Amino acid sequence: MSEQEKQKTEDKIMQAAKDIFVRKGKSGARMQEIADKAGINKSLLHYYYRSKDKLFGAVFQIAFSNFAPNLFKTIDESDDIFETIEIFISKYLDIISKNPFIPMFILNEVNKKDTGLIVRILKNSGMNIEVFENLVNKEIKNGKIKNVNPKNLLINILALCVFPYIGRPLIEVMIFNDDEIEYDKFLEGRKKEVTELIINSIKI
Amino acid sequence: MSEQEKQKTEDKIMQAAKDIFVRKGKSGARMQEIADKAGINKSLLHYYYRSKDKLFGAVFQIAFSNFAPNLFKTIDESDDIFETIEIFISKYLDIISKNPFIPMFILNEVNKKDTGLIVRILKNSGMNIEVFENLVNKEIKNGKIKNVNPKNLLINILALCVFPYIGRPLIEVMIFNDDEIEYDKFLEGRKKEVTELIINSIKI
DNA sequence: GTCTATAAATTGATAGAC
DNA sequence: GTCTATCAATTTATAGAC
Repeated sequence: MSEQEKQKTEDKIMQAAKDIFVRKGKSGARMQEIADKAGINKSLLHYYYRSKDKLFGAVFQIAFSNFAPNLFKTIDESDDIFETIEIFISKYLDIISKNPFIPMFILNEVNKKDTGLIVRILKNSGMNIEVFENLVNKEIKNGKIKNVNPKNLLINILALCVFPYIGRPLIEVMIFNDDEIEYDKFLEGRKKEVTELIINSIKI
Repeated sequence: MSEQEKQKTEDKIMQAAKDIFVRKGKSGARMQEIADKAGINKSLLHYYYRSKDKLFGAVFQIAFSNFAPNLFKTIDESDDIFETIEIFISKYLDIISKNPFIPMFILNEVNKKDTGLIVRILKNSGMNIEVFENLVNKEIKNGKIKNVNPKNLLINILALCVFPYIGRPLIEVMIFNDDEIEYDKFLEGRKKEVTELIINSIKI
């Protein structure tokens, strides 16, 4: 069998595994269900990945690396804090809206921390906060923004972006009367809402 | 056996079940582990609650009802929007900091929605958003605050309060260099931070 | 590489003695 | 009410044929 067709099978496995793991979590997922979704035999899963743990690790690795890194790359490109934040929020919300269930998946599994692997993945993510902190501190000294705490600022941004997605089933029922069309509209307006709120909180 | 001692056993079960379910989720939890933690036999679990599903339902019900309702009761007590928001944030953060793992537990299980029971619990929670929306709209008409969207405002508040707790393992590693003492300090300053940010976003 | 068959371990649930 | 013993079903993982 050609290298290309092998790649095909491995891709199908990864896609299926990601779907199932994201929806049901590591402990809720079943190898049989993943095999069915990939259209292959269950034994083949163990041929490619030796165990459920290994397969999960691969899925988590990919899911996380699509989220965390590259996010701060925009920061060196600009040295204007307002522009930086605007781009950051825009890019981050774009990623999330294209993968709305990944944040919940990551947060849930990280909170369980039943795999030593996960902490290792986090630390090797290459995400660098210092660039952001330095920029914020510089702009404070320059008198361009209020004297805000950079960590608080970053966490506020993340919170406002992520929460509407991880809390969707709850918020949709309790605040939007189960109206998902209305909720989609709400999500669309979110980029503007978050940007204005954050900018407004730092400008003098 | 006296009614009081029976209550004792049921309490031990509920406490143990809550601990395990919250840490491992419904699918990750094991009846054996719950029984061990409660210091009783596994069969006794089935005697009190007929199945794992039923036991989980009871735990979720209690966990959720400690969170959602009563939160909006402060709202009628005051008709000043600034005071209302301040009290709301303060009360909400107090509840969360005393039960830091419950939000993640609830959000995770609600996102899985593998029990029809959960949606029913949400709808019967008696949480009433309208009181809050009415107050906000009134204050807008009175010219006391900006023309903000009440739903957005409420979700912003919830996001800023909850996220530092559900994201803790991630944020602590990636932003606080694994320093949990520093993170606890950060959490302590959160009430002031959130209140100021929100108030600042609505005041004219 | 991919499949069938099956082992080996786990786990939710029940029967029945006390 | 509480326990011991055990069932029945599920589920991860492996052995071996093709």
